[in-house]
Amino acid sequence: MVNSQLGTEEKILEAAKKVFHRKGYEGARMQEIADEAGINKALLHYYFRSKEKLFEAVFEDALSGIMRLVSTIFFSDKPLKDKIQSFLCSYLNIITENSYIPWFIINGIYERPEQIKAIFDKQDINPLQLMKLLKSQVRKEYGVDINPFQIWLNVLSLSVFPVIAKPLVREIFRLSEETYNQLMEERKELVPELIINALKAYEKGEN
Amino acid sequence: MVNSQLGTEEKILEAAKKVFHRKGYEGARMQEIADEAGINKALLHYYFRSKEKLFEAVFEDALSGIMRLVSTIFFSDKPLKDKIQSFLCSYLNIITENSYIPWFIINGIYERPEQIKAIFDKQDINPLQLMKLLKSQVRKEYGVDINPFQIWLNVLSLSVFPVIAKPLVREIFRLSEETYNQLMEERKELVPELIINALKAYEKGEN
DNA sequence: ATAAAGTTTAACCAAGTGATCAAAAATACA
DNA sequence: TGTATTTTTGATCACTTGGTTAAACTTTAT
Repeated sequence: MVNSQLGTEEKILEAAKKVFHRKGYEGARMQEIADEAGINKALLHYYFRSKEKLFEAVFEDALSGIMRLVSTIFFSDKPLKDKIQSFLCSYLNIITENSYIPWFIINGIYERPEQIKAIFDKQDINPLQLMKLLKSQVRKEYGVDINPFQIWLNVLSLSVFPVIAKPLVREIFRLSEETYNQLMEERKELVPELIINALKAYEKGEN
Repeated sequence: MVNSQLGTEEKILEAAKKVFHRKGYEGARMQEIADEAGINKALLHYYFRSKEKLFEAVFEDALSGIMRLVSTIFFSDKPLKDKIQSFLCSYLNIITENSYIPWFIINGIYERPEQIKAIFDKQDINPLQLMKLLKSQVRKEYGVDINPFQIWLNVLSLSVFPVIAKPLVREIFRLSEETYNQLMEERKELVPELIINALKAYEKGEN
């Protein structure tokens, strides 16, 4: 149940987040959202015309959260290794409290490709700035010219996949929640080292 | 539409794969599977009692596919780098024709945790053998003692994430299908190097 | 106080869902 | 050939879904 001090609209949004994050669009039920918010189902349509619109609000919220984190960290003035370290640390910390969000975002484009594409179009995200920054920073700090897309995809893969695949990996390896979290803690150091070591190896290989 | 030469049961299974892989459990419609198989909807229940059972057959099929690939490659007698290279190459090649399977598997445990857990329990998968092998091979070839789970998670992350996040990444970076596939081709070399370079760096660090 | 506007509710609706079943069609068997 | 068995079909069921509506309640403003 959601905090009853909030206004109706906020209660709905919080409840919708809770349900959509865990169930996705198709799996979520308007009735469940209403129950979670402690209000009548018709109010969902009064404040947000349709399930689609409500979902859109929830998705945009999740998206803006991760975008803000990336921007804040990677457009700061720090060595690359520190940025990657900060990102991993912040990301994993945030995720421990909202562990379904990464799945929710990726699942979105599988469930509702057109809607999600429209959201991306509306928000005109520009990853090229980030790529440019990454490329120049790598060149400056490690003296090598590497496709920044691949570096970025590596960082994202090593950060996000272990979170998304957590339920599956835990089941296969029979790991407790605690054990898995401990392994994630280790990765806060391990992953930045992995990326940086690769860059250093390129550095030596080119000289 | 599915190959009409097959027997009814095979037609159903092929059609069910097609639909479940793309839509997941909740998104899939029995009617759509029947249409895809070119048969009457009641036959689905005649051959597979329920949607749940049909889904189970499809999931087990997908799971056994990836398990077989991993076993074949990693229990072979090759240097670690070759194994990783083989895995990436085979995996990415297989995936180009069934690009929805990785997400289907990961999504399964989000949609139907109890059922998927039961499937895993039934098939008693033993990842410890693989971990043991990995650990000893890394010690032999690089003279370092590293938690093989982390290495394995890195290989998986770098291989699987770019596939499951493909629709999202393509949208964000506005990449054509072709361009993205080209980048995946590059990764067949890039990822093994990344992992191996990290191991070499540990090797030097320990000496 | 009272009317107007905004908010909330219970009851209801049409559409779509997985599932069932009796009858028809096809096949196997004597 | 004729009968029993298996396979296939169309019709239908019970149920859930997102969404609507008219009436009731609450707040605001004069």
